[in-house]
Amino acid sequence: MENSFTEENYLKAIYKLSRKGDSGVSTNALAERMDTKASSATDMIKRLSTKKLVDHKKYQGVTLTEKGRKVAVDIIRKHRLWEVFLVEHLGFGWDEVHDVAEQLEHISSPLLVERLDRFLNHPKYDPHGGPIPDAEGNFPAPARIKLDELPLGKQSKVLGVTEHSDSFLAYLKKVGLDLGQAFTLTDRHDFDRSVEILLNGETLHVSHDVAKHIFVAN
Amino acid sequence: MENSFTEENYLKAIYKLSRKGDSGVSTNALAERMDTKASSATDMIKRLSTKKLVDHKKYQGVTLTEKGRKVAVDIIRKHRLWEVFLVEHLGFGWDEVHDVAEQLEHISSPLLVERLDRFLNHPKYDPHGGPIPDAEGNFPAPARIKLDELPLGKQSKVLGVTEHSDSFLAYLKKVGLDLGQAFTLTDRHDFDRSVEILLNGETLHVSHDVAKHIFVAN
DNA sequence: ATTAATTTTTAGACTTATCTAAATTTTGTT
DNA sequence: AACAAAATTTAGATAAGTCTAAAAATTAAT
Repeated sequence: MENSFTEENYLKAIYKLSRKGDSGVSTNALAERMDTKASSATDMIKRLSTKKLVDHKKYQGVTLTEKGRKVAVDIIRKHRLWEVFLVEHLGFGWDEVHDVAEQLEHISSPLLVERLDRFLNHPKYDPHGGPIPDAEGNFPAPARIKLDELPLGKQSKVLGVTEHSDSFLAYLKKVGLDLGQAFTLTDRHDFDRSVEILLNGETLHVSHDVAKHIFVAN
Repeated sequence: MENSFTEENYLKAIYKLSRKGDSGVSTNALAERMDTKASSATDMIKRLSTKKLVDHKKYQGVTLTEKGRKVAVDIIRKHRLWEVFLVEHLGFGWDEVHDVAEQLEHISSPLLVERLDRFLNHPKYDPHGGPIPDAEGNFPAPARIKLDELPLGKQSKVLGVTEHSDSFLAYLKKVGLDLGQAFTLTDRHDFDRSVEILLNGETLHVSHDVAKHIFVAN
């Protein structure tokens, strides 16, 4: 009942594609991500489906089952732990680690992962800032602050809000500040405490009244 | 032109079987070592042969080419370096490391190996005492002393001799002290500087005149 | 030196993961 | 609603690695 490297890579891809876009992952999107053909993706979807790692209805896209999610998150955990090791102990640059970690993430040994985690002192984030899930698959609560406290020039993304009125949410939707939306804080105006952010190539002006209600990644 | 894990494992097996027994490795021996069928071994031998990693004449057994030897030795290098890491830094017991190292040895990244080697301080031996070849595939000269200098109770094996007369070699052969023969030094007699060793369950008395001409592992 | 036993190789089939090309379903457009 | 376009699935092939069963070559033994 072992999963092949390929199966693991598909599961990871499905997991990541699920994050953005809430519904099932399309065959095409998956194939593109895996740098392969749609027919190959279909084949793999069937295989994963018989192993109860994904749910799939024909022409409807795939979603991970709880079992599949566990596998995917565990791969991510291993990937990020190895990245920490490579950068902090072997002197790799943050841009050199990905390909190697891509191989190491498939090493199958719970004992190894546990001891590596301890050796690294239970890191919560990888060298790119990616959160490292624990052995149970829980991600650390993301460090978050309000948008009006974000340092100038910092990249971030929307994590949540403290104001839930329809009009506020409608406004956010209209200007494109959806949950998970990435942006960069490009300017800050002290006179009214408003900020300017760059999202999807557009500059957006955000008043302090709005900014103070938005949680963003730190 | 990448080698698969399976191909690498076969090369390693051929390498290790070549050490003992000087001629080519038989298909059966290889199949047994790989825990598979002779027909599968034959198939793989053909594959490796077309890749110029082994030399093979039908029904004659295989030998590694220089290219094949390089690959095999590099796998061994990686295996043993990872074992050092697991034991010295992750707190694995010497008996827990093999299976994990068996996976890690296939990670393909010269940069990783180089940096791991440096991180570990260029170890010459793994936790089992196995010599670690350098990046060029050269094994460290084995530490060796004369049999008459070996500490009491120590396990060792025959590495060579300093006396090459027919009668001396014939004597060694007769009593079973062949090259590579493992034994334990069980007793030492100060009055004539002779020693007693245990090999293959038999106790053998070795005079000082003989012992001083035999190199053994330290 | 002919058998008998053993070893090795071939032949044909199966699985995983992939591909191309064709068929089908869904979606979008007029 | 009907047709075109796009997305998805199926069908049939291929390559790696394995297997069983049978054939061929080698080695051992009488």
